[in-house]
Amino acid sequence: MADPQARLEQMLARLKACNFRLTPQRLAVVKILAASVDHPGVERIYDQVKEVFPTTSLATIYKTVALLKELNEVLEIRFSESSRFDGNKPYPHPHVICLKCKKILDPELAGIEKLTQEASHRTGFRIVNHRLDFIGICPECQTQE
Amino acid sequence: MADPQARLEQMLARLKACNFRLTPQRLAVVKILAASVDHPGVERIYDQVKEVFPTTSLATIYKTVALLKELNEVLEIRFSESSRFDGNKPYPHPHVICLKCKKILDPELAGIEKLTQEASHRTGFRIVNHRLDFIGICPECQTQE
DNA sequence: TATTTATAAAGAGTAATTATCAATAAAAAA
DNA sequence: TTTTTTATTGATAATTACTCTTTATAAATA
Repeated sequence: MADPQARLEQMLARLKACNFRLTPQRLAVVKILAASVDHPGVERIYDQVKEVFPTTSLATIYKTVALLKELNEVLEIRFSESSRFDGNKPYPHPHVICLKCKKILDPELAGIEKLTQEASHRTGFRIVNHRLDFIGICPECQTQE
Repeated sequence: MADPQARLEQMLARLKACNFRLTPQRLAVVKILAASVDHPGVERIYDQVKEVFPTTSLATIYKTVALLKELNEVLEIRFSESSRFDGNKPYPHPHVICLKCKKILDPELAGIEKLTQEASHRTGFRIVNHRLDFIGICPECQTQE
């Protein structure tokens, strides 16, 4: 995991460099994402922000997250049902996702660069991004079966 | 690519074996999926079926595709915007997706089994599925930039 | 033929997300 | 500091992909 403090400063610096205003609501969202290891969804972020700023609108969360994604400071992991976000490692990396509890982990895996090159070579595509998800059952949920 | 005729027969056999009726609408959908190399979405399938059976409902396409997925005869590739389907290779395999024209290709890549084992080993997950998409620009769209 | 059962069509309903816009507040200018 | 400018917020409406419900229809079976 990247250092949350460093991530926070990096994200704030990026916002400032692009002349986006730092509002209290924005700061709250950025803080949550910089320290996120559990890939929260908008609803989770919303709940946390509302503890500090109760009048915050869900639309503000959506807009802030979209802005940070635009600035390449968060990674969006889209599912058909909803999205989850990673502000701590805002670049493509493999995920392991539990079907039951929806937990998402970031395993350290080698060899994806090689696969990417192979895909590019075989298809002629210029590859700019990738997504690698393993879907299964986590150890905790396995014991509850 | 698997032989479309063989895939068609396999899919029809599976429907019959499970005592599902072979209606004209269903047959039309199955035919399209068995021969699909371009990973069509529901809307595309719908348009093609309507050419033969103009009164067909979109819900029928959704239901037929869901049924075939249930029987493991099609692979659903979910995107947040919509789903695409593969009735020709109905098992997990890597995709290369063009950002511009939304074309989807199936490159032959080795080494995914090894990655899966590594992910399982590192996290303790029981992996039952995976998804590997490379996103980029296809050769045709590269020339139009 | 009568009856049961699976399936189709139509359209209302759902949930996540996006768009709209008046009100507000942060930054810039005076 | 005060004023002005303009980005941002918050409430809500609109959108969109998809699902559910109901009713109608057609096939299988007795």
